[in-house]
Amino acid sequence: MSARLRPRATPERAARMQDVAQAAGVSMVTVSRALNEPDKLAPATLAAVRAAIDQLRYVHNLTAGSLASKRTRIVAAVVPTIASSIFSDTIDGLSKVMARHRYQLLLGQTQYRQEEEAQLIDAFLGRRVDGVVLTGVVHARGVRARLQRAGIPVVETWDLTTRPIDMVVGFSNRAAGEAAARYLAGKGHRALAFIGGIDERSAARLEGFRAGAKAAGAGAVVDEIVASPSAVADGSQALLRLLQNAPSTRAIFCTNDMLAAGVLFECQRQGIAVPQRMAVMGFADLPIAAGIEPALTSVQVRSTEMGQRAGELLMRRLDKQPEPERIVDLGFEVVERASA
Amino acid sequence: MSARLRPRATPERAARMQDVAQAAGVSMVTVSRALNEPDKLAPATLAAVRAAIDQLRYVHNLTAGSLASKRTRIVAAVVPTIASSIFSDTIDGLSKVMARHRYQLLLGQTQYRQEEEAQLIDAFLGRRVDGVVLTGVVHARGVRARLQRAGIPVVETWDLTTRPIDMVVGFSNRAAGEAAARYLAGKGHRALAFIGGIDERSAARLEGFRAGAKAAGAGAVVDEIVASPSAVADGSQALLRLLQNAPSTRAIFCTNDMLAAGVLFECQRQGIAVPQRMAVMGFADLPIAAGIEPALTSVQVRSTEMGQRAGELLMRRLDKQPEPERIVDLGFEVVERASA
DNA sequence: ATGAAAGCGCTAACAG
DNA sequence: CTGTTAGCGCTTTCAT
Repeated sequence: MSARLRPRATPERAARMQDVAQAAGVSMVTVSRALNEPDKLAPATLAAVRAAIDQLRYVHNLTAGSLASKRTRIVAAVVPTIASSIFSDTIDGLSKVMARHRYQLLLGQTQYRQEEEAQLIDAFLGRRVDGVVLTGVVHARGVRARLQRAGIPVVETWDLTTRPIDMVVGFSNRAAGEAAARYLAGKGHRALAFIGGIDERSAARLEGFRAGAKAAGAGAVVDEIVASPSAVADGSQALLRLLQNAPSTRAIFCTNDMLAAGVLFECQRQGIAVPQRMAVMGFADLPIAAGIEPALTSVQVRSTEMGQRAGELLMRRLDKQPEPERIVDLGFEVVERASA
Repeated sequence: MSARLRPRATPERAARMQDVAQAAGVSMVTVSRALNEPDKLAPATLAAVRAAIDQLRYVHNLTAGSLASKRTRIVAAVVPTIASSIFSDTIDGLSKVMARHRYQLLLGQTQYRQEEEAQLIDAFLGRRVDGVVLTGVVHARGVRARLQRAGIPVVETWDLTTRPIDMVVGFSNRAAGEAAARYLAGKGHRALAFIGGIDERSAARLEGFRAGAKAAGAGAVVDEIVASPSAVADGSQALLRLLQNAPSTRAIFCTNDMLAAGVLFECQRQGIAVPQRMAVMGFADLPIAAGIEPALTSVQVRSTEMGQRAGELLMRRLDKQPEPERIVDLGFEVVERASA
């Protein structure tokens, strides 16, 4: 009845690799090779396969491929929030390196919660990602062990440790905070304040800032902790609180340039002269730091490069190239501008 | 020799579902159900399976699951660049909705190039993603057909069209540009300028801006196109060029608040009074718009909500709930502040 | 509420 | 340069 010479099983069933092989007059392996290692085929064979693929509108099924090959060509990245240019720059750098190597990026946000991070990582491991990029070096218990057991490359970022899960690329937040304090103290300021976030990296900067202030003989450091360390509005509000709680403050180190921008704007509204009556220093050296009026003194940290380097470390391991270094210190640099 | 009562096949071979089933004294199907639909199991059975999973440190292999079930629980999103808070806010909203539904996010950047977009989409379709979120409504040829053939839900964002690939959630960039022109003209300005980017959405805003200017009887619109529409520095430079090429300009509409911020900073440096000598208007209403001095008049567009709505449309379709609407107009709103 | 059988669509290893 | 064989680890029916 519906028997034909070329039986079309179901009308419009999506083409599989076997269909392509048949149409091109080759075996499935050859089609697989045309897709994965085209260089290893005779030009004519390759052309025939490609023609069949186009004609049948074949879409290579990477899910099946991943199951068979045990490689997904997916890397997972976990950040506290993507809605902060600090982390989105890192993801940008990572993503570009991965794209060059034909890897795809699975992205997760923790909202600064360790428990979220742990769950995301479990889900990603279930997905059999080929590598993982994390933010920070402090994680929920069990995370380190599960990642190591998975046997895949892992890069921690945005901080440094002598004992990474696998690899780490970043800079010392503590040292950066210390440098900020020394810089401000070096400008003659003694009444220092810190505006920061709730995360471990901000805490490390505060710790360093306190140590630096002490070493430089400055006074005790007042701190204000905000919920959204990359929100301009939170900077403005934190300044207002600071003016209440510690009116003698003469210099402020903010854990993020956006926060510092909020402080600058509020100073302008309050008629507080910067840097004369109040020195303001930011962190990260986002583009806005150089653009704002007065230009913002900041601690530069190369967010984009951090992502790139993380990607390169991962790719090198995945391509089974010689073992890359496990600890990459990108450093930081105090960039002096008008605000402090 | 190495024969034991509980033969451990290969030393340390990762546990598979079959191992868990055996340890728990049930069949594989039951383990699968414990993982995917725990409610359908007797509590005691579930507990036994979970104990076995913990004991064996079993990690569910979603790659194999996806192949068998033909569902990946992955959604792909494609943005021009993630390093612009405009798009990262949208991804943030999307990501949060997806996380609630236990979907994962595969992310790609096009760098504003259609050809990149087409390649990313092909790669994502190969990965058998369950849904796709795109930026804009203009795509390389063939993209529409391939997405429709894939038979998965697709949401286009950041613009509007009467003929979406599948669904669209956004606002009219043309109408937004027009509204900006009317607003500035309404303030008595006749010499208008536009600073924008190379993408279609910015072009639509310019088109609307021109039409609005004409309708309101303002003069011809001068335009400056920059490469990085979210860079503060590009705004500053564009202003300098504008002052050269069209010194009579009295009002500027920028396609992005970061660009507008750059213009404001440069005005301050040049001693140009805003809004008295130059009115400046931004786009997107990023947090910086309200914080900056003078506060920036902008067109608000709800980037985060765009991502959320896109996610909800997708999830509703994937959960086989009643068909959602295909066209969602989120609108926009001119927010009047000090700068214009 | 649980199980048996039958694939999902592809790649690895080896052979020629 | 190309092909054969044998899975990869899970979920789906359809039973019971």
